Amino acid sequence: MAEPRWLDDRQSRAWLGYRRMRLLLDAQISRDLHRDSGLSDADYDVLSALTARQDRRWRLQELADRMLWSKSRLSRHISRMEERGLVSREECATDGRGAVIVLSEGGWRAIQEAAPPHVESVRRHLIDLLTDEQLDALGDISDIVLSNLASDDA
Amino acid sequence: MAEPRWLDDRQSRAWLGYRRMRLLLDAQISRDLHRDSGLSDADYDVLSALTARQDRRWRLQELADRMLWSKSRLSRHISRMEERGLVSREECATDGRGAVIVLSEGGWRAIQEAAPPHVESVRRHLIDLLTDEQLDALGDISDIVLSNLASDDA
DNA sequence: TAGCGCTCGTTGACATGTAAACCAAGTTCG
DNA sequence: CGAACTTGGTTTACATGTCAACGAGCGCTA
Repeated sequence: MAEPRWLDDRQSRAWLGYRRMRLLLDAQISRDLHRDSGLSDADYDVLSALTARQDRRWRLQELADRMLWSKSRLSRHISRMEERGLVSREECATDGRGAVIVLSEGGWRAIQEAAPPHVESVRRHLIDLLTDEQLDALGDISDIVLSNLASDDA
Repeated sequence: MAEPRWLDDRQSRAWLGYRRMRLLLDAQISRDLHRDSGLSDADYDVLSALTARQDRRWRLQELADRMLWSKSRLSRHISRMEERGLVSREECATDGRGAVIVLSEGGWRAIQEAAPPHVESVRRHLIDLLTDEQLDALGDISDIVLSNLASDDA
């Protein structure tokens, strides 16, 4: 490889800033979530995905795809959430191999209670700190990066 | 709690975009790093921190503070890196309890070889996709979020 | 319809993170 | 000085993630 194109000051500030923000912001929001509702990030994401469906149920594989998780990760996590009464497994009527993940009554209550303080936390640590222009810039950047990654895959 | 202040479209786009970008971008850059040089993100961060010092050595606690890692995490990670010949431990001359982490010759070579393709990966998936204005916006956002978190602590 | 290959979900073996207990070495203060 | 407290690092117990192998069921095709 020829002399690498190192990052200049502006680029370096953006990259290091992003990395450190990611490290600290996510940790803080996770801590808030866990303190306020006893849920982990992963728990919250699973419960959110389940409520996004009217019948509050997903096939395991579909849910894993949507969340960009491995099947194995989701299967293990569902087992733990099942023990805590947040979700349950049912057999799939149309596929003997299938597992259907269902939001339980307890899971519904948990996400209902967790959501308001979680939104407040996200606002306090990120959203309410930014101008509309900055929010748009963050949305734009995410779109650009994500569509670039998607085109890599193809 | 009164009716929560849910996120509007602009805010929601920024937040969900950030979350998904973080998930996919970091995974991709980690994969590239591991494929190109056999190092994990954590390995790379430790080696980078060590090279930032002229004498290429840090007290364990100081290094943990700088990286925002727990002592226990760093201690374990150093043990694994030690087995691979990337770093070594030395006793501390001024504090009998202390451990000094030293970059080894192998670690120096590893980071030298890893850095150029890593920078390319960061450029390809993030930096080179953005305009100067977007880079500045990302830097600004990070600064705002980080200084807000710092003031929370105080 | 029998066989073969693929998919679905689970699991075993292992990598890595956290929280808390622990030991040893410093430090403070009567 | 010396007991009590603090600090630095390691370790134990456990939580959670990955990869690869597995068993069971689906479905194409000969």
